[in-house]
Amino acid sequence: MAPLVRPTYAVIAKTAGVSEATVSRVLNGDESVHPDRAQRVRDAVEELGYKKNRVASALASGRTGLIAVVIDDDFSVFSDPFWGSVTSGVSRVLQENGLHTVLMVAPVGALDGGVAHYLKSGEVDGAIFFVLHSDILVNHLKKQGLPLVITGTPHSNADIPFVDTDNFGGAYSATKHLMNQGCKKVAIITGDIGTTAAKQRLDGYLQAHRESGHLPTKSLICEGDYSFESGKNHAQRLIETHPDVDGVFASNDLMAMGAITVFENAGKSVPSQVRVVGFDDALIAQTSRPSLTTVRQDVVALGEAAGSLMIAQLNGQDFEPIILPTELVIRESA
Amino acid sequence: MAPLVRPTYAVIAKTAGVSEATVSRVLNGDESVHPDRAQRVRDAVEELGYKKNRVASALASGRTGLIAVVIDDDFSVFSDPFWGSVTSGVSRVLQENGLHTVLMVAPVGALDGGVAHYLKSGEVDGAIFFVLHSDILVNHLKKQGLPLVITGTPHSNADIPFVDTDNFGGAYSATKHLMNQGCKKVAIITGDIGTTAAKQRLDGYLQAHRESGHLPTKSLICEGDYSFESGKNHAQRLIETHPDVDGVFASNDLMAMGAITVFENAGKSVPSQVRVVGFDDALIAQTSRPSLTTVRQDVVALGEAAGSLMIAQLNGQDFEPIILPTELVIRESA
DNA sequence: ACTACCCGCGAAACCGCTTTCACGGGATAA
DNA sequence: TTATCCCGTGAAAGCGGTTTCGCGGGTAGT
Repeated sequence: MAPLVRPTYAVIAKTAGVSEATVSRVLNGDESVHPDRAQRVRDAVEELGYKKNRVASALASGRTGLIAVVIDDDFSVFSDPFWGSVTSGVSRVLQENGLHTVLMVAPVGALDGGVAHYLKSGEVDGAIFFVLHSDILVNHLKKQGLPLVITGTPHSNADIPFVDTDNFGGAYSATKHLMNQGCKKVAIITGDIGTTAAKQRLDGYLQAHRESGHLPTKSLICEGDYSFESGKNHAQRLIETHPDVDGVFASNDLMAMGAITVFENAGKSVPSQVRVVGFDDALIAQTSRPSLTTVRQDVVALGEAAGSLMIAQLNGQDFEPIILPTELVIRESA
Repeated sequence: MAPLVRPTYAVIAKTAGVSEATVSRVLNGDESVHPDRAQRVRDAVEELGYKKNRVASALASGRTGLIAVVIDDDFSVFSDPFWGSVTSGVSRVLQENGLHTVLMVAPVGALDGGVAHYLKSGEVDGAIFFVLHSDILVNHLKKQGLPLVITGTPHSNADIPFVDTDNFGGAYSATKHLMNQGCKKVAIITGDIGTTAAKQRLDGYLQAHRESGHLPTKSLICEGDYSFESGKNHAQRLIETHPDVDGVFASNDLMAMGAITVFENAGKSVPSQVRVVGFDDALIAQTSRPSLTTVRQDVVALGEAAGSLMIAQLNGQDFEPIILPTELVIRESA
């Protein structure tokens, strides 16, 4: 059926009776070829079942059609469905634009690690970073002219195109919601405070308090790390230090679940005695009992936005940072 | 710091005082170069900060160092942390072997779709398939000589290297466990029966019954689709048609959670009145209340096995299908 | 001492596509 | 009519490595 050795331009050119240059023009959408000859080329391509060799094409043109998605961490991060969804969004947008996604999961740290090496080897046309722990590599690559997008707000350099969720706004409305429900003493369990997202969510929580006129005690601010365990630990601590806590905003759903587990086990029923709000609207928010009131962020959209920003850059179009809105999803826990 | 235009073999060769052929030999580990000259080359590489252009290398050698990971479905599948973890495993193994992962998520269906096109364009050295709905494309690619690995048991052709979890054994031990706990009437909620995994799990369930001497009524076998909703729906139906059901084996944790939710809401407490066992040992199995007794499959190991099988093929080594063992994790629900 | 090998190494072809450059001829302007 | 442009097109020079082929000299065999 399909020939064992794939045909090349030479073959197409010969059967179509044109030069290789013309074949290239037709296949790359150059309008300047006479319609008749163009059609002859397309016929030949069809007849021979020709598929362009992307590697040769990449070498000659300098464009590989590959975009790296870099997760600056160990592999555990990727087990979080969050990044799977974001990756889906990125991948879909890129695919629609004829690009492909190269996945790299590794601690990025240095400028000379494997990831850095690869990104500089000319094999990708751009890179999208998730979970960035430092801006060093990014700034370095930017200087080399590699198109970049990062998800999450950058630590330092505002010059890098980024997409992010409205962490501040989401946290603000979550906290506000708890207060509106009558909570007098609202604690927060933050995410890994080394991430900008965790800081922004903390700010939103503080802002809501500021507006209400009384700032929370320092001990109501619990520094978690996004893990189920840290949600449990901090809830336990809160029960001991602040028995009258009646509201908790957790920086993600997993910690919220951890907290709820501890509260319920301690005889504090949710939401009648303690109200809990999470962040993300992950699957567990819907499946848990009680179901979780949470701040939804559209993770697939986040990925799509990152992909679009990359496309825009590659096309030399204008672009600016994208901040996606959040939505408070009210369920049973608050 | 780093030069703006990256050096090529020509430059390395000149500064090292050797030919480009020798540079290539050194950089590809050819032993036949005199140690002194080899060292000169390495020095030049170091001094000039040389990074090999992988695209040019790929064109000349025919090897791109890229392995496609194909998820034959829409993007929703990838939001399941299951595949994220498998992908992690694959990616790690490949990275250790100097290869990179190209992620493709799309319905594969036809032989002439975008995915098929890409896989045939010579840009990848091999392909690993997840969630295969048909063997057509795979058989086609195999004929073209592309190294392949599929996760899950193939539908037809046993000739394709694959990795899978011991679905049969896992389901068997889950069902056996329920019986040992005293359950007299054990139902199953299967996964999408179009998948081989769902069939194998059903077989394991049936085998346990066969050995116990009484086969389950047909109506105890509920055909689900791995979704939370289908777990809920079938549990509801079971409550109505078989009020005396005292054990349920669900083909994944999500459906198990759905079933538990319905049972508890209906006043049937888990595990005292109905025992429920899931499959996967996903995160929710640990975080739910009651925590879920389930069949653990090591998904990262699954990915690693797939990666290893690919490496073995590329190296021309022997290989055979890998079946990974499962482990029953006993928690509160059964 | 002479032929037969072997080994390290460089010249050059090659991988398949892109892109520059210049040419021939028809159209337009003077 | 002649000079000037413009346009479609092909020849050919890359892109940056890899690999074959054969040369020169040293070693071994007789």
